Amino acid sequence: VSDFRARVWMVVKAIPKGRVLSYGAVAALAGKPGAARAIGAALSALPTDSGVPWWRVLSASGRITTPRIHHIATLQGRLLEDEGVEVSETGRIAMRKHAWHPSAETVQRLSQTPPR
DNA sequence: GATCTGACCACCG
DNA sequence: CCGGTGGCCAGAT
Repeated sequence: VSDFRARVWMVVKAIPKGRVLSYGAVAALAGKPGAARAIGAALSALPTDSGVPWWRVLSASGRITTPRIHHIATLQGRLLEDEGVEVSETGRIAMRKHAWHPSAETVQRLSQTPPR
């Protein structure tokens, strides 16, 4: 697996239960600000039972943008509600209220820990 | 190396 | 609150 994807998964794994992050935010924490689009691809390439909480990653507008045709969007909404994140019927989440704001120490640790 | 593809994003009308 | 646009990026062809 590429270092990039390994870092992305590491960052997503660090998101606490009940909190969410935008694709762009994950990209920034992974050391690749601007690579938001590549985050989605990295998560879609995730094997089943990877242990990576991919459902805690949403669009910057607080919308669930996972493919509805494959029922992924529905699953994501359910998983989020299961851990206390409010999701409207149209799949909207209040980022202001549920976004994760990692401490400076955590940000530093994520940037220094080599990908695995 | 050139092209094409998205689970993106900020901006504009 | 849409809907379109141009820009950006890692991967797969």
